[in-house]
Formats: sequence, structure tokens, C-alpha cells
Amino acid sequence: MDRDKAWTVEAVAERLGVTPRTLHYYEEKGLIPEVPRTPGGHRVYDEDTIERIEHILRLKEALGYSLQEIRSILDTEDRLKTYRTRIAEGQEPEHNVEMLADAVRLLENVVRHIDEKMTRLAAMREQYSDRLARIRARLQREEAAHRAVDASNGESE
Amino acid sequence: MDRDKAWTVEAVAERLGVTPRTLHYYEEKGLIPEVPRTPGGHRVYDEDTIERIEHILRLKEALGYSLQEIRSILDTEDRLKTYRTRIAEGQEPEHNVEMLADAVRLLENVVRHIDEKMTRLAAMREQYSDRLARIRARLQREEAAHRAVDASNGESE
DNA sequence: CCATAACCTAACGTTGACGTTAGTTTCCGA
DNA sequence: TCGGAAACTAACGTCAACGTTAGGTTATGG
Repeated sequence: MDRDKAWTVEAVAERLGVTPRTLHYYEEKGLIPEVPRTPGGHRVYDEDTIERIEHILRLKEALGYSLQEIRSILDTEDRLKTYRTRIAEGQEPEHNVEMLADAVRLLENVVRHIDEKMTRLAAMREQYSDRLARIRARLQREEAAHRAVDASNGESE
Repeated sequence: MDRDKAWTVEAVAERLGVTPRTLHYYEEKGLIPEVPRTPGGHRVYDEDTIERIEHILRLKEALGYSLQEIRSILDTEDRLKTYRTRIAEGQEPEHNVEMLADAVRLLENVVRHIDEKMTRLAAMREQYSDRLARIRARLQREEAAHRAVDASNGESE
């Protein structure tokens, strides 16, 4: 496919619903690796980087993590990726047990965080949808009453 | 019960896991009504207010709303409450149809917002727990290998 | 009753996550 | 090839949501 299509900042920004400044900022803060440049110095984004940014935005918007927290999550994920490629290359990386244990701890925290969030959301969703149902019913009745008044007004003219 | 227990700022702050400054700030921004005072001017919180603040914190932390957005949600809920008490007092409030229609719209938005959030969270939860399971398995194997090395080292001594 | 812990207001400070502007340089389609 | 659109860097600005400090007042347990 066109996974190796070259994207400009503006194109990426529009696709992701952010501004170029945000993309620069994420690069500046090390959330994405330094983006390759044209000879003239313009950034050229590839699909992998864009998906990484989408991931960042999900962590931010859905989970409410700060960019710092996101960075440490991404760092862990990057370490796991390095580990996997080393394995795939037939190497036997060192410090793997500690590294994996760290990763497990962090991912457990993320999953727990998500679970807590979903639990709270479910409770609030129930509360609000119940309330909404009751108000809708109330509105139906009020509208009926309103129409009745209009009708009798119409008759009297 | 002791629903009419009097709480000091610090007690409330500790119970809710925030600072006194936050409580003052919410009052200043009109998220909670002016808190009653002792003759000397110290704030005295009651259970209702504390629960309102808990509600605010949930809207903020779980749903990610800004304090401004929360304010408009609370305003709508307050209008509904006023409406209910008017009805309970046998009055027939005016502008009820528009008011209820507005409330329905706002609550629909809230519920939709929650649903979108839960959908995204569910997807991320699956992604992360799958990943976690794989890394746990990998860690098991690494630990086994590690123990095997230790054991043979022990033998050779 | 008094020491000291807790509270008050007012005001300025901080931090994260970008927005904005300025001055310059590069890209690219007619 | 060339002119306007788009990108670049650097730096300062902004805004929400509190944090912090100062200087003074009130509450309360021994």
C-alpha cells in the first residue's frame, strides 16, 4: 500500500485534528523521534510516526494522561520493541528479566487505570441515562399539556 | 444519621483528596454555592455540599470536563432541581418546555460523551491486556531460563 | 485563658500544553 | 523560473487550575 507515503506537517495536523505546533511540540518533548527532513529542512512524516501520534492522542484524550506520563509509557513500549527485534535477530538481550518485570508493572498500572475509569464511567452513564429518561418523560407530558393549551386558545379565537 | 455534621475545610479536603485551595477555588468560580460561615468567618461544609464537590471531581477526573463545562452541567442540574421543587410545591413553573428541552439536549451530550469514552477505553483495555498477557508469558520463560543458569552456576561451584 | 493550630483574604507565582508572532527559507505548480 | 503558499526556528504569550506566601484573625484543648 502507500504506507510509505510522505506527509507534510499540515497534512498530518489536519488528518489528526491538531495543529502543526502540537506536532512540533511532541517532537520537542521526545514523544516522537526526530522527524526526517527534506534537504531544505521541512519535516516528512511517515505512517508509523502518524500512528504513534494517534496513539499519543488516545492516551491523552481517552485516558487523561499527561505528556510526561505518556512519555514513560512510550519509553516502556519502545524498550519492549527493541527487545523483540533483538530476539528476532537471534540475540539474547541482557537485563531482560528486570526490563520485562518493569514493563509488566507499568502495563498493569495502565490496565488498572483503564478499569477504574471504566467502572466510574459505567456508574455515571447509568446515573445520567436514568435521569435523562425521566426528564424525557416529563418533557413529553409538558409538551402534551402545552399543545392542549394551544388548541383551546385556537378554539376561542 | 450525621448528615448535618459540620466539616472544616481541611477535613473536607482530606476526605476528598484535594487541597483547601481547590475548595475555595470552586466556590470562587461558582461551582458550589457560597459556603456558610461561623461567626468568625470560617467555612462550614455540610454533607450536601461535599457530595456536590465529589460530583464535580468525578465530572472532572472521569469525564475530563473543564470547570467551565462542569459549571454549565451543574447549572442545568440545578435548574432541574428548582423545577422539581416548584412542582412539589404545587406550582406550575413557566418556560418549562424550553428548559426541559435544553436539559435533555445537554444530558444527551453527556451520555454520548460517556459512551464514546467507554468505547475507546474498551478498545485500549483490550490492546493493553493482550499485550500484558504476552509479556507476562515472556517473563515467565525468561525467569525460568534465569533460574536454570543460576542452578548450573551453583552446581559448578 | 492562652498558645498554637487552623482559618481567612488578597495577591502574586507556577506549570503544562500549546497559541501566536516575526523574520526567514523552501516548495511547487502555472 | 518565479511568486505565492507552506515550512522553518526562536521566542514570547496565554489560559486553566490551582500553588504559595504574607499578614492578620479565629477556634480550641490543656
